[in-house]
Amino acid sequence: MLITRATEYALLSLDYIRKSEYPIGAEQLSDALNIPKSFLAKILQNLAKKEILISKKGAKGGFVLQKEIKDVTLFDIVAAVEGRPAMVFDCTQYTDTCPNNGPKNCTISPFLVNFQKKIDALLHSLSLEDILSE
Amino acid sequence: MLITRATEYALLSLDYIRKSEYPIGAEQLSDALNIPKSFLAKILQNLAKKEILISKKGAKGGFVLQKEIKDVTLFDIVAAVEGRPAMVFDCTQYTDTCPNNGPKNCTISPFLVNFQKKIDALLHSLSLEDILSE
DNA sequence: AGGTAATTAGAGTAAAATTGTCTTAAATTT
DNA sequence: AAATTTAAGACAATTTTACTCTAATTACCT
Repeated sequence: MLITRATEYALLSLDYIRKSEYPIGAEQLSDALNIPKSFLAKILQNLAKKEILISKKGAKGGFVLQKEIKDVTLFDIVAAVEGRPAMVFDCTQYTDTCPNNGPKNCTISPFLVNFQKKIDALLHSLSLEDILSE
Repeated sequence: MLITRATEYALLSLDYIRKSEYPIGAEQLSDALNIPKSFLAKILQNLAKKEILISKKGAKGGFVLQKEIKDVTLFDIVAAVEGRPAMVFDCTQYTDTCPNNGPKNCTISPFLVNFQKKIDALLHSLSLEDILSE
């Protein structure tokens, strides 16, 4: 699975948030979208850290979009929420048990790199505006 | 991660097997590529079940390609090894906890479907021949 | 025909990633 | 000051991935 449930929640949240004039709290979002509150809070925090959302503390606080939806890419959303970009296959984390001792003499490395580039390009080319209807 | 270690092993194995005139046993492959033998055996079994490899039992047995490398697609390899095609995100397995109660009124479903189609097309368009050098 | 080299099948285990919870602290508004 | 809301971090549950083991079966080879 290229993306996780956290990213699904993020996208649904962003769609909800963008339709509101006022900040939306984590609890309100959790109720509206039926997403576990604490889990969702973590996701929103990550989006705020990566400058996709603005978070406002205190009463009447909540989350607001920091940019226009045409200026937020899927790539950035996934990277923010999952802590790293969407990966086809990350062999670098298996360096110790790699049959080829690294990508130098790996038969499939060129394919993997190429595939990854296509995914990256696609995610970079798509904005929130592109994927959200209306 | 779109694909798993099993698919990495499968691709490396297929590259090794295609270079041999004779059947390659699971143990020999395991030694040559430094892949856990029992795990590899399962992977080879799956490739055999899906008619990508021919398996020959008994002494001097092992695995041989069933088709020419130009006729084996990445799509089929991944599906065979992982038991299902490579998925961007499979929300169908979360039907009970879906915020939208299914894809009908899901905001991001069109994007997901579209993205998935691109992945499928890419994997269908690539053969073993395309990704293996020489 | 018998021995052996191999795959097949299936249950089971271990480790890692994902998903989710809880509690406490910090900030903001009223 | 009180109420509300995010922030942070540790922790627990669940699921997936990665891998193992044992026993059975099949087929080659002498």
